[in-house]
Amino acid sequence: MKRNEHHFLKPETVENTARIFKALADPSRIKILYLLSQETCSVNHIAEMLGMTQSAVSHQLSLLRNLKLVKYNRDGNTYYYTYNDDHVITILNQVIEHVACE
Amino acid sequence: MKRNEHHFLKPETVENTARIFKALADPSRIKILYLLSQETCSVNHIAEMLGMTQSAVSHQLSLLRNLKLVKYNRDGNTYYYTYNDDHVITILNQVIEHVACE
DNA sequence: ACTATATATGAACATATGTTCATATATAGA
DNA sequence: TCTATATATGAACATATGTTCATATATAGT
Repeated sequence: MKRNEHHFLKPETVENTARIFKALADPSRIKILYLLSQETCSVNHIAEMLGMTQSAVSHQLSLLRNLKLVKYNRDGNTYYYTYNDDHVITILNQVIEHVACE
Repeated sequence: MKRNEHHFLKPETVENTARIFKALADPSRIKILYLLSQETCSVNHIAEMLGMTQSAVSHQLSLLRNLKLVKYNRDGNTYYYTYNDDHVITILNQVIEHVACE
């Protein structure tokens, strides 16, 4: 095939695609999102469940928040986080199943 | 939910999942895989199409090869690379569509 | 107002990652 | 055997990334 016979992705599309995969490319974030796929959780609850420090969890939630992959509802001092992108959760589960059955 | 009411992923599953997403978390590799999803390509062809050096392409193919996401057939001096994991290609296309329609 | 609690955030640090450059390897052709 | 071609690979480098530590912010209870 020659150059103009290929379909090329727009640079913007490539960057945005990489951004999504980068968000999922870390064990801590995978565990956080998998947990949130089962239940809305406070920051401390996530930290306890996953054996992470509060700070580490908060930094990762900040990243996921910026990508709009999670959102939160505040109740007093407590922030309850929820996933915010069904499609990304679906893709996460697909890959988990993909690697689990091999 | 309490600890034992959650489903937890095995550490191995988390690691393998992260490995797949890491492979897809780079613009160069996204472009390479997207190109290979359309056509079997030699290393030089990939480099020319994507405006990358031969060395950079080769390093990335080496990484994708180790993860068994691509394979190659050799013909003399030329290595023809093909994708080797339909499921991963499907997931790549899903995310591309996901980010394209927003 | 004071204290405790929950979370966010910035700086610093170590590690991982992607590219480049130089070079090695291997095959084909003369 | 000499040369050209195609690819792989190691070292070096700059940048990105994830955690920790210290601290800031904000709310609730007394």
